[in-house]
This record gives sequence, structure tokens and C-alpha cells, in this order.
Amino acid sequence: MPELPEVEGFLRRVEPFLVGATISRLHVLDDKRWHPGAGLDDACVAGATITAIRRVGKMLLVSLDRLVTLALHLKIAGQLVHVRNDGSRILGGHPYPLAGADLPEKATRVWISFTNGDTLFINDQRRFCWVRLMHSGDVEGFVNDHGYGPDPTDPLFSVEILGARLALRRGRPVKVALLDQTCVAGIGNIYADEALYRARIHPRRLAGGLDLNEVRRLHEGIVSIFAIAVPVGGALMMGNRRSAVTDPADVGRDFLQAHGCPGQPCAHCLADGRGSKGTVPLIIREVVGGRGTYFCPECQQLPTSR
DNA sequence: AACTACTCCTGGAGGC
DNA sequence: TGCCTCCAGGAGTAGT
Repeated sequence: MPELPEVEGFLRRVEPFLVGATISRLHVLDDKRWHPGAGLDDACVAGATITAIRRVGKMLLVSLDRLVTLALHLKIAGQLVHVRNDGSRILGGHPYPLAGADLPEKATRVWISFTNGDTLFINDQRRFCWVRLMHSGDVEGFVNDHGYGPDPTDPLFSVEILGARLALRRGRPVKVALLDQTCVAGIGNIYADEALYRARIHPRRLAGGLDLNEVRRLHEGIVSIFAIAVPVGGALMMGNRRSAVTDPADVGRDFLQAHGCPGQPCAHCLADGRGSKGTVPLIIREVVGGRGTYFCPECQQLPTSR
């Protein structure tokens, strides 16, 4: 579930505290989540200082001054918790509650303690996340092997680029193309649904079948939903349903209009006056590309055949 | 080349 | 209440 906004939002908030921090120890609690490269182990990072953090797609890359890099991917249910030496916490990724929980806890897979008393916990209830340690010289090759597409938060991400990437996947449903990290990097199931909803495009439309105006709308949908989601650290989703906002600080994270909203009146149709009171079209759920997909059957229609 | 199916894994929901 | 089954999902891999 942690997609681009969840990872980027966390990165932006913790960067001031992490860059320049020196690791005292890296603790591996779940060997299966830990993948040190050849000749490397957890002891290699003790005493190392973080020089930079960046994101590629949904992956986080933490560069250390020992010419090694920690790479981590939160997959579906991964969560990052930065605990400062005054006890304050910054949460990123999956929002499953840790109210008052002592860390590390049972879902903690790897954690890092810093010489300044701060700690960073990598939690994952589902055990799909991974943490790699590699030589910094190998990072470029590792990233290139994934073949990531353009980043939609990059100012250079244009309508033309999106159109060209979709054209390469012309025979696939546009939703499936958006989920392909080599098409556009960082979009997952939540934001693919939201972007298509904003663009009023049916998720089963073929990627190559969109006209220029539709590609423009989709580009705007992607860029605008990320503009909302990134600053607040992403949406509050627990599994396949939206989680209730319990912390006033999280109110801004309740912005989803389609994904996880089955049976809710379509906001577009409401605004456009479609359907009288009580008969406004409702958001429905179908499986597209093997993923639960939410959309409005009224304002996101498939073109009539032939 | 382009699909689909399966794998990894756990917690939560729903049925009985 | 308790047990059982099903489902969610990122992304890699295997099979069609």
C-alpha cells in the first residue's frame, strides 16, 4: 500500500533528521527481510553517517559515507517509524496503529539506532518488505535493472511523456499500464484508481486507445492527486479499506474519492447534478488486472463498442 | 510479446 | 465465542 506519496511524504519529513546522523547499530530481527550484498553485513554500517536519502519509485535509498547504500521497499504493509531522542515520532508508510506501542514490537523487522539517540524502525505485519545493503557503486545497476519509468512528481513528467509510455503498452488496460513501474514509477493500486477517477477514464480502456485530451486529463489526474497526497504523507488505508481518522493531524489524509469507497455517491456526478437525490451513481468495485478497482460506472464509461 | 497464475505473508472480515 | 475460509496487495517469477 505504501506508494509514492507515502514514501515521499515520509522522506521529506525525516530527511532533516536522518541526513548527517551516524548509525550506532543496525538490528536485524527478521533474517528473511534482510539482504546484505556480497561481503557485507549489518556490522558494516555501524559508525557510518547518512549522506543522502532519495526515492526511486516506491523504493528508498539511504546513502552512507562508507560507500554503501541501504535500499528498502515497504511493499504492501511496510511502515517506517522515526523516533527522535525526545520521544516524538514520525510515521510513514502503512498506517497501522502503534498507539503507545513500545518499539521494537513484533512486526519490527529491522531497526537502526543512531548515536544521537534517535531510532528508525522498519515494521511490516505482512513480511513482504525488504532491506538491502549494497556497495554504492552497485546502486545504479540495481536501479537500472528495475527499468523504472519517469517519476510523476518530476517537473519534467509531461503529457507527451505519459502518452508515449502508454503507447508502448497500447494493448493493455490503462489501469494495468499505470501499475507497471516501468511505465510510470510510483503509482500503485490506490493512486491508479484515483487518477483515473479524476480523469473520468474507465480503468479497462486500452492504454493506446486514449485520445490526446484523455491523456491530458490522466496526466492532470496523476499530478494533482500526488500534489494532494505527498504533503500529507499519503492516504489512510488499512488493507483494502479506508481506516478511520482518529488523529486530528490525519484529517488531511482522508482525500480518497474512489478507491476504497464502494457504494458511496460519485462526487463528480453529484457536482454535475447527475441523478436526483438518492439516485446519484455510486462508486463500484471490479477486478481489473487482478486488482480491486474502484470507479464510477457513470462518469467513467467504456466507449460503446464498434 | 503478452497474458495469467502463483508466490511471498498476516490480519481482519465474514460465514456458520 | 470460536473456528474456518477467503481476501488484500507490490512485484518477481513461472507457465501458457
